Amino acid sequence: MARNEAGRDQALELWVVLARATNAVSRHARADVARHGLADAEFGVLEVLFHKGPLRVCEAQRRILLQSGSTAYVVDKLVRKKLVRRTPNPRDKRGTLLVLTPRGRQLMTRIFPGHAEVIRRAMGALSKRELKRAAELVRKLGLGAATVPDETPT
Amino acid sequence: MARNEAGRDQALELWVVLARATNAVSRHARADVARHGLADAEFGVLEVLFHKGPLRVCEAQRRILLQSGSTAYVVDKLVRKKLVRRTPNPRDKRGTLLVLTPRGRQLMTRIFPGHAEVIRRAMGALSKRELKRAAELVRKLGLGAATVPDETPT
DNA sequence: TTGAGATTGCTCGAATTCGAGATAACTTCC
DNA sequence: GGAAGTTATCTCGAATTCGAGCAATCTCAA
Repeated sequence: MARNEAGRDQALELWVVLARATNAVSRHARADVARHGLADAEFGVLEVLFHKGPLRVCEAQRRILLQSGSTAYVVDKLVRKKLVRRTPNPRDKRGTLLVLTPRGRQLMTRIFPGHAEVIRRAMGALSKRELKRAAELVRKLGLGAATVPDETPT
Repeated sequence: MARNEAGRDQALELWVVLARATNAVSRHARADVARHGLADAEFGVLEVLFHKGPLRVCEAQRRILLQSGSTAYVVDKLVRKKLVRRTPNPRDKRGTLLVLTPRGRQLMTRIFPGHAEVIRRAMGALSKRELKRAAELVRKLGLGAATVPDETPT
């Protein structure tokens, strides 16, 4: 509660640089996937399917950090582009499965390595050791923030 | 170029946790300012004016990480709410100055401390020392990413 | 078995953001 | 002085995202 007069608030400080860094990196990512006619969120869905195999919509949703309405919109676009298919889930009739089409898999096989390289380059300011340490700290931060309950309204 | 087969790619790993953490914290921030009828970006503009005094639109824009069109939209809303005024800049007739109205200042005086507390709580998983270290690393990352040139298209 | 509550994924309207100009004003350099 | 380039801001249409609400399905305890 007591604010240190001198020196800025550590938490607020981190919040600012965090937002800035995420924004800066995301510009590179976005520009790269845009070269292949994909939006950020579209690439996100393709990537998770590419690496994890078929998933329910809600699982993909968790990874692209969008609300359900937006996710449906993104999946629709991928389906229209014939990169992804919706298939019924035998175990749970609610949970439609998303599956990469051969075309979608081909696309990812072709563009993912370059994309990874773009991210690596965007992160080039940090050494391997620093990347590791940063990931540890930021993961801890994120898990904590996801856990903290909403504050009681005034 | 040669990737380590075992072990995940450090840069991609950090990119994922970074996006997640930013999203998690931003949910808290958003929920808090929403309680006062403000959107994220609106609060961002008010905050920078609150702390830095009158600024040109482009300077505020840099801090809220939006494009110019979106910034104009946000400023318009604040003007309509009578929290901010646009005033001519004597030194540069292009660069309109944004100024907090008394009402805007009152609002920020009232809600900023609570907002800062929300952010602090969202970041509560990290110790003071960790916050500091994380901020150092993430700042370095962000500055680097902002500097890296766009890659040459294939 | 059944029914209350949770989960999943969708639709739909509104809000937000982008991105490409257009315009005006400033700067630089000849 | 002025042409050419840069910067600041806004407008406008399109794309994206949100968020609330709904229907179908599943879970679990009584």
